[in-house]
Amino acid sequence: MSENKSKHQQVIEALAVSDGPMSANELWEHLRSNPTLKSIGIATVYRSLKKGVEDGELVPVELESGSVRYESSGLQHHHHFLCSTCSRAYDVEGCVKNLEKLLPQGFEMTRHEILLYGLCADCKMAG
Amino acid sequence: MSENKSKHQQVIEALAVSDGPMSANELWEHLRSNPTLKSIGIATVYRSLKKGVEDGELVPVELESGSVRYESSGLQHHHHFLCSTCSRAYDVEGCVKNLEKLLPQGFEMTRHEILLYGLCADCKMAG
DNA sequence: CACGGAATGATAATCAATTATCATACACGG
DNA sequence: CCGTGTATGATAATTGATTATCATTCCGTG
Repeated sequence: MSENKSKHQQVIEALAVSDGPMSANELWEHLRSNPTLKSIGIATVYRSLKKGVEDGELVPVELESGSVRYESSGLQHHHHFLCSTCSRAYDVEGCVKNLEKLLPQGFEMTRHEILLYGLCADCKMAG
Repeated sequence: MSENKSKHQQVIEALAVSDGPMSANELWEHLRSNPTLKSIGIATVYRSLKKGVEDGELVPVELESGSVRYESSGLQHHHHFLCSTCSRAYDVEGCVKNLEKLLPQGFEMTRHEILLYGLCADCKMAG
């Protein structure tokens, strides 16, 4: 047995320690910055994401048109912040009350997502 | 001067009276159900949406990956409900308090979006 | 060490959304 | 009615994301 982690495991783990969901491409660029993964192919990233979702380890998160991001399943309830400058998505803790008040008559709500937009700390600092 | 509305005007007006934002394709199908617009082409819909945004009459709304919806600009602050069955987006009135509490240290929020998911009244009834 | 299956990388193929093209149909001023 | 410029519809082309393909590399086993 190899003592090294498979690429697949590394994809899953990268998302486990990330501070927000990532798209296939974001993840690819992120992973390649790691010396041991310099040569990872985008196909492997897509394959791992697909398998991760099938295995229930990952959850797809759709925050925008154009790309699907992924995060570890089993994170506690949280929401997201989308930086208008760097386009990164960050997890934000907590929630708010009284969302049911918004629900129109006759509608049934099964879940919700709160999206905050603006500048992340890094971009604000850099700005 | 023709007493008839141009296709462009009709696209803008359809969104003005809609109960939620629509994608180019949704709008196209919706408009074609109107006898006077049976033959409208999808290109005209895209052109009108583009021009509407340029003119400031419309605003693009991204609620999912895969498609951009549009709504009239100047609507009062509101949020959206996305039906998991029919995929339609509906406007929902109102908002909630304490969203700032969610903001991580050092981040700056310029706007927010609340998305409710579930069954719309029609689909719930039909279901 | 040879073999067979799984993992991987490069890249071609696919798919949906959107944009570009182009010939036609209109609308209006002369 | 004629010419000109805009609006429109059909459809080809483009784009970005994702998936499929295929040859190669890995790994553990016999």
